[in-house]
Amino acid sequence: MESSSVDWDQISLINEIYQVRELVRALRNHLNPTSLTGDVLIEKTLSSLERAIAMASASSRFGAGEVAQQGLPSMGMLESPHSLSGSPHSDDNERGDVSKKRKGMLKWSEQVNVGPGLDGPVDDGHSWRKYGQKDILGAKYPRGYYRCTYRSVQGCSATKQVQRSDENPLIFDITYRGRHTCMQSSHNPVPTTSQTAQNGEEDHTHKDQLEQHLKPRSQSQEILLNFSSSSLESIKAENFSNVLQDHTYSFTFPPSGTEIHGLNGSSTLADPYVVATNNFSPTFMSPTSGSSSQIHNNGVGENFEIHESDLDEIVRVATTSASNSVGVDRNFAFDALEMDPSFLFGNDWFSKLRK
DNA sequence: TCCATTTGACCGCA
DNA sequence: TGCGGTCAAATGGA
Repeated sequence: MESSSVDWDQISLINEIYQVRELVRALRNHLNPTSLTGDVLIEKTLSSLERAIAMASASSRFGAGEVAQQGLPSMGMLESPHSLSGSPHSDDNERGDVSKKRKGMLKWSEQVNVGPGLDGPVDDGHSWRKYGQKDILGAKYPRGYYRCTYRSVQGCSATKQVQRSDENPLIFDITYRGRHTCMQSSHNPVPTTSQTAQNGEEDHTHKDQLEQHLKPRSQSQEILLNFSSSSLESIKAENFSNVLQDHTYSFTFPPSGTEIHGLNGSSTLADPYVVATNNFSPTFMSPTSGSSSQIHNNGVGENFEIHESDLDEIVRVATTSASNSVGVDRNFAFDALEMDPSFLFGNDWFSKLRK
């Protein structure tokens, strides 16, 4: 039982690495061919990835090639629940089915430790609209319910619940449900309500928003700052198979011009949705071994650390190469990797790249 | 006027 | 039947 979960983790892990490798290769194609520095860096990145694949494969009963061939299940299953069901407001008719759907929904939680100077949970790069708040039995603080701002427009079914921890008010338990099917205006996301304080925490809402707008730093900086302040972050996919099946490959990197810094410690990309569903780096810390226990920094194995350092290097190298290389627009960063949601890693184009 | 938040009410599940 | 999740009217700010 458990071992099969582990296997899935390993398969997933290896696939992650494969995909990062392919991304790097794709990135190389975008680089100016005359950029020797960039090329060297890319090669270095690729060799790191090869090592990572080898290491991961060694610890898995699946061979690397085996895993690569298996690929992730349902990579192409990019179905928006709403796009299939019609009008966004069809929820109203489906209300009776909501809970049924919810059961099978991708769900994961995350603990975010905000710094003392921050009043609310971090901005995760998505726009959320608060639609409810509820006092939870036994909880000191009320739980806030948020849904994607674009739900009504694009039928995005993503929701999240924000619950301030009883023990440590600086820690927010954020539970995400569903996936973003919206073409998130991540290019210019607005400060979200997720940054607002919970009730009983004075009215920081507008003060925070005001501060957000006044602060000179970009949102991406905000994201990085906030996440670097996270001492506890965990991803818990309660239904791992769903996580795999729900993999969506709409790359939603931080806004244009974003500089992705080295992932330090438990830092992840800003978007927890990206974390849990996009087959990019953060999934390295994704669902563990089928148990619902949370992954803490000190709870990961050596393999993870190895990969993490590799990943760190990858991101660092990728970003520096993108920003330093002659002929590469600094704004390229990872924005250029923003892909069409219909992009499939398993498609022909991608398989060709792999060769 | 538009949009986001608040909050009481409603609904379904366990 | 209680609780969690969602709805929708009311409210307030820009």
